[in-house]
Amino acid sequence: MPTPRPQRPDPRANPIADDGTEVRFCSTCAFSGACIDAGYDKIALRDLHVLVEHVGPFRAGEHVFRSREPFKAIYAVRAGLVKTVAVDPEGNEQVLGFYLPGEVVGLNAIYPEHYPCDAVTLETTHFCRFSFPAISALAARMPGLQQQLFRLLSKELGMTSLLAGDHAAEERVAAFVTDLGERLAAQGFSGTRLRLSMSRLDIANYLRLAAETVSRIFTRLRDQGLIALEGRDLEILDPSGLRALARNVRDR
Amino acid sequence: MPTPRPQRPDPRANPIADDGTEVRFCSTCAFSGACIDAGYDKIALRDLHVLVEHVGPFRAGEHVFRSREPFKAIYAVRAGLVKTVAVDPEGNEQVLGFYLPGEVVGLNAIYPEHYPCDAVTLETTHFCRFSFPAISALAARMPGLQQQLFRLLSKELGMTSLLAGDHAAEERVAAFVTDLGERLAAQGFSGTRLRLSMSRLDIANYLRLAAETVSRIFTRLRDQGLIALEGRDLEILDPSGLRALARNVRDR
DNA sequence: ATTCCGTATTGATTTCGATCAGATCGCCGC
DNA sequence: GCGGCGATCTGATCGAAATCAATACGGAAT
Repeated sequence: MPTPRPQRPDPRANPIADDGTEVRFCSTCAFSGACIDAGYDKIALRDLHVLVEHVGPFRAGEHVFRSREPFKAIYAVRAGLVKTVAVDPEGNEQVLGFYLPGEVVGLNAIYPEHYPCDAVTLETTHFCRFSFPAISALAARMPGLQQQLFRLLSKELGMTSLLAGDHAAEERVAAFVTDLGERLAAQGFSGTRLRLSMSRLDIANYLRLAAETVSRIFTRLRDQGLIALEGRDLEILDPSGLRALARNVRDR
Repeated sequence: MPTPRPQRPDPRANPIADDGTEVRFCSTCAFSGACIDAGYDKIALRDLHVLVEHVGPFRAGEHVFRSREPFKAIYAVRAGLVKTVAVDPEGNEQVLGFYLPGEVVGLNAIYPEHYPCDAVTLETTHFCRFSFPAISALAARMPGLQQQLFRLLSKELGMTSLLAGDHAAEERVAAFVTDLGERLAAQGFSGTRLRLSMSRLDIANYLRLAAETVSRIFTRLRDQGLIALEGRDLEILDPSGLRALARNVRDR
């Protein structure tokens, strides 16, 4: 039951005009599999496109949503980079994850019905926003979409176990870099030349290490010739060597 | 397209006759919310009951499924206790979680389409087995069931972040005990008197600690009067005191 | 009851990463 | 260019938990 929206305009909710074609746009989207794949009637397909709301750009450091806000929507990253951060009562921050283009933020809010963490952009970022009631209603009529939602949720479950193990600092960092490269490659970007838009502190926090440790390990990996790193620009020089270091953390 | 099943009978797949009424049974099930809640036509409800397959009992130490097996079904624990364990190429085991009655195992297999871990019973355990293709097909016709599946997935996402943080050993153990108590209470069991059917080694592995550390911390908690512990029988004497220790790990 | 063996507890020492401290770098505004 | 400030890197020390080691417990089989 849609309620009339308050007339306070959200400056970030500007639809983007020059997106290229619908199809081109969809191809970079987390739901491309569901909506491009053949076999859907035009009505369902249009319903999916209609419920998408383009939001952004967010500048680096802006909040997409905040902890304890009521859960309304999930956000697919179209371009940019986001982190999710949980803050405990003492104010300690905990980075839960980084989200690249084609990935979806907010799925962990479905069960508690409010966002359990903040989502903060780390560079200029655009999203597709999907009202969750709307997309789950549509999913009941589009089996492919329902399946895609199940897969997204399950995929994220698998991601968390990456972090879960007790691994040496070097393994964690190697796994982090390898994972980022693979995820970027999966979205059609270079898997070997990439920019770490998050700060060393964010990386360290995410990996449960001290920033100093991350720094030391990056230099060690560079000295071993596995990576080239200048500031936040990273090149993976020896992917299989890195993966060898990371192997205990990944693969399963 | 169902294939004729080989005639090797699975001794564990015995339906249990004396379950009490259907309703009584369902009330302890992870899908009770979906199938007891009013408003469903009898046909859909019966479909849900029909696709349930009671499996068990498994004795302590048996495998419900193994890593790399093709994903066929999810398992709701009806009675007993299960752990999931990932094994890396070097053979290092990693306990991913413990599952109590009313909880569901196997959801992390949806995306990769094969089980990414082993599921091992820790005491005599009964399950309801749901073919995933069947239950997701049914979910398209039963919005409440679809919602329940989304919630289960999302809930499990939240659980993993419990472990994710870098916390002192004492906080982790306190959080572990508190969490178990609360989950048991949520299923109608005592939240203060419980049996740790898993070994200290399993607990330690799950918490990313050494077994010796877990042991030491249990004695420390006992000396502080927070718990009573004899072997694997645990009583939480001071729930709020424990929760205070755990507070950095939980809540969000 | 006795033996056996896996599980659990307790103690001694080591180690990896955290913390503390200082130096450098890089970017932005003036 | 200059100054300022946050981010990053490097070095020195510390500490919590891992590891090593030995003992105690408890249930099952004989």
